[in-house]
Amino acid sequence: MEFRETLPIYLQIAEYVCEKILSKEWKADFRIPSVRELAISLEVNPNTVMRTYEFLQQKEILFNQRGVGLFVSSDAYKNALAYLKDKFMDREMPIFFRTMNMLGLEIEDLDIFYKKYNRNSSSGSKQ
Amino acid sequence: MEFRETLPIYLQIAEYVCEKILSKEWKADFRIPSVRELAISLEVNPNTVMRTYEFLQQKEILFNQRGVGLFVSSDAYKNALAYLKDKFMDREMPIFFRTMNMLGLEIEDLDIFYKKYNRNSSSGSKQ
Amino acid sequence: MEFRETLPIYLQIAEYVCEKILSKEWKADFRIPSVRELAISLEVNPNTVMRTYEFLQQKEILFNQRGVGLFVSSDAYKNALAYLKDKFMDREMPIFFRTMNMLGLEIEDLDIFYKKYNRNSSSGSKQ
Amino acid sequence: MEFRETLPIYLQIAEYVCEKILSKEWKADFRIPSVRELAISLEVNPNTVMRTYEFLQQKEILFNQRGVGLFVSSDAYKNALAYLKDKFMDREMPIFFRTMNMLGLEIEDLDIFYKKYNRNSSSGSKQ
DNA sequence: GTGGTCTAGACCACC
DNA sequence: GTGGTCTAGACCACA
Repeated sequence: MEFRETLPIYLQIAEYVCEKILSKEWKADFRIPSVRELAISLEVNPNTVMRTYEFLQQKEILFNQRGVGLFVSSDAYKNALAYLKDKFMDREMPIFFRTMNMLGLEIEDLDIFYKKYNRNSSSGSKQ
Repeated sequence: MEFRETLPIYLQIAEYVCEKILSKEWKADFRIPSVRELAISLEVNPNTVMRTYEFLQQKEILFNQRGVGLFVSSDAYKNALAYLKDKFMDREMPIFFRTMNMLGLEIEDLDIFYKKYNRNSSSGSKQ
Repeated sequence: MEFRETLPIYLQIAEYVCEKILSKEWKADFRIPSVRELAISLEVNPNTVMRTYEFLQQKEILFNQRGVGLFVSSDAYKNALAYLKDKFMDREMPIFFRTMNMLGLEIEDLDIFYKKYNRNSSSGSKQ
Repeated sequence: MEFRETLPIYLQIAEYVCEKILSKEWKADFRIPSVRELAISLEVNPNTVMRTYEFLQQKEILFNQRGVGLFVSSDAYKNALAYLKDKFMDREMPIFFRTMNMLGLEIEDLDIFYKKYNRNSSSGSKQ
């Protein structure tokens, strides 16, 4: 997996997990890959994955069954959605709109960009 | 001035300066506030303003007349626009659309937020 | 059986066994349930029960008659009491009193909690 | 500083910080020791202190002023109290009372232990 | 096997 | 100087 420079890797992995959950690929009580497995497959340090998993437990998106592994919590969908939504509303949207204003762009101007974006990242969900 | 947590302060100050330039409040050859003046008025560390001014010189938005002060360059408008546009296209838009996809939002859904945003931050200075 | 998160499961099962012994429900030379039986009834991994039984043998609360099963030792009552007492004096009490100090609580303040606690867990087996 | 074996070091350091706050030694807006300073004085790895500070920020007991340092938040007292209280009620009290019951102890029996404890740890707060 | 804690040390952006 | 991220690797208790 490739990572953007703008966001810590462990949070990008958190988004990756949330994507799996929102796409229903990983449902409630699904046992997610172990720290070591995911670390190897994403080519990062196990500590980094650990940090992601810790973060998501705290958000009640994952839960731990001691000695067994980590599982998708029953409220995972709801909580993952809330997490991404908060992030979007509080952090991304204001910056985005602010720049749009300064550039003199209107909502209508986004259409063309949006379509272009979706073309370029059609692989998006799967890795 | 209050700062968002998501962006380095010196870049937020850079945006503040760009805004002045794009709004034609500060035109070519305008002598901008000294590091100290701006630092005091924005309540930040002078080093931080210094960094902003260095950054904008490097982008050829400001230029330094030694011993006199910093001035708005003749290409400032063009360069400020280019800077914001690059930032928008390369960084903000991809992240923004990516999250929109995950949340299942469409462009149309943004309308209401956009309007609300413009209401809340109509002046742009204090918040 | 449900387990608290703060204590290893195998130790919670050890407490469960000690309770049986201290309440005289299981007396000296009583043949206790097999690893498999108890594992099924408590819905845990047999390895976990195994570990409990090893632990209690080491404390001379249980003893093993090879090929037959595990039995309550003749000193079980005394040893179970000693085990719980040590645990209480060395580990639980210092932590407990330390927190009480930080919270500014006095012994008298515990009364109400103690009564409430006893109401909620009067039976002790299922919760 | 010496650490108990029963609790991760980073949480023991969190308690240490909470103690400072509850004892009013560190008040709101007090700048706490830097990660490196505290790591040296407690003889632990900076990462461990980092983890404590992260934990306490998330509990809104500390807040970060970028590039400057970490400070005691205005709600620190309230939040530190809540943190310790929750821990006490949910985790320590049930275990404590359960053992007391098994040992046949009553609240009244604690008095003598409590007095003895306070004698032995009179140095308690200061380190 | 699992998650979790800790150390050591590098590197970074930011103020 | 500050906090923060990441890697590498050791070690642990638990199931």
